[in-house]
Amino acid sequence: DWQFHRHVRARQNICTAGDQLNLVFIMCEGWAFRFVQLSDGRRQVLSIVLPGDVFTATAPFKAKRRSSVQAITDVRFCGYSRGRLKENLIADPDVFSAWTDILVDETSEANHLLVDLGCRSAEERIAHLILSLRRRMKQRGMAVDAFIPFPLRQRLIAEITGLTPEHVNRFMRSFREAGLIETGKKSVTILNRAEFRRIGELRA
Amino acid sequence: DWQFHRHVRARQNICTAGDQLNLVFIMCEGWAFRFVQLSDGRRQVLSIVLPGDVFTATAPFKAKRRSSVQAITDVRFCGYSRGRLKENLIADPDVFSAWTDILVDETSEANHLLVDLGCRSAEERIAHLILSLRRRMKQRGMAVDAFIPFPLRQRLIAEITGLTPEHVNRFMRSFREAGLIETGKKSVTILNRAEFRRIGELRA
DNA sequence: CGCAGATTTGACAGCCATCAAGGTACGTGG
DNA sequence: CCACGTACCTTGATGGCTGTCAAATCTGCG
Repeated sequence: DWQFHRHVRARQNICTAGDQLNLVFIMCEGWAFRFVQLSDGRRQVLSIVLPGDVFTATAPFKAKRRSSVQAITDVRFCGYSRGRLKENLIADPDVFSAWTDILVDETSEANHLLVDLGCRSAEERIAHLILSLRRRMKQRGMAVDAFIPFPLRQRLIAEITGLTPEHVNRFMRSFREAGLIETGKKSVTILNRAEFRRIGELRA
Repeated sequence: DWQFHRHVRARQNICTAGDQLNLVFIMCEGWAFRFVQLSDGRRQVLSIVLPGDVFTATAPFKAKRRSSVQAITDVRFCGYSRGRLKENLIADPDVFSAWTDILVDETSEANHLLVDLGCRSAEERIAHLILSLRRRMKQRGMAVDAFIPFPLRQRLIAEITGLTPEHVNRFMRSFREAGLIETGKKSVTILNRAEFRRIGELRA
């Protein structure tokens, strides 16, 4: 059939670089991340996939995946076949417009991350990551004010920001000790929003 | 009219972040770069635009530019209006497919750069930049073997790789002293391809 | 309980940034 | 043709941010 649901457990790959994939996915529940795996074991995380996000959006037009997607938590997502989506893209201007929006957003997020990695310090990158995830969750109605569900391991934060896990740890501690944030079981609470934003918010 | 040519001199902006822009451009002659300008004067270069490249490809669907484009050399490019392009995208499957290829390539290049900035050392980033520009020029029939037209200033290399101009200079020198490359007036020649690729080629 | 993985912490090293100074190339105007 | 200024390239000294290595503690889970 042209549409289906699937479950994947935490730490399992949803799709892998090198695969031929004719499916577009929408995350329904849970978090995942898209990444590139290098031969020496290092990884670069390209983006975090939140519920409501479309991923592998380019699959209808370039089946060969150049990045992998792995579940952070247990996830549930919906898959659409390539052929059906392409038909809809041509036939329905609304679908077409929605799909282009997705591609544009994806490149926009990638550009933000590029600025982070190229221009900003470790402290700024980490704070910015937390704030940008908060913003995205708020857009989806998932974040209530200061408290943020946050299932990312420090290793993953390191692989997004291009730092080492130890260094991420040091700054998370310094944020806590400065009274900027509080960390709980898979959650973060922003205590001093003004100051935290001063550090992490990108002023173009 | 829906199509036109334009000339811009070196160091002039072709378009600027914040602008509303309903045009898609194709570079006909010369080099340019797409970048984000931060308020403190730092810049992050997102991509280099070579002859034959389409840029501001997302303009038909999100007019507001989030990055600027500036000419490196004197350039000549062609502009297409938003409305006309959107019509063609819907009407002509070949145009549609070409356009999606462009978006896919653009995100792919952005991802490569993310891996560079997140995972790799200064030496590796600089070598990789030169090699990737060589590859792109060869695809366009512009690079003859080892000799590469190369109008990038060291400051620009620094702004792509997230380094300082001084540091770029040190590694360019070390490449020269190791007999890996030769630099001329706005050109680079790769003398020891095997070794240079060992440093700069990304082994996923 | 025992194990594997994650977090935390410290000591130390190294890569890269910063600052400073001088040299070089190129365009401009006299 | 030459003087001159600006931007770029080059080089050195120094410092700091971040990585590496190591070990202890904590956590979740079987």
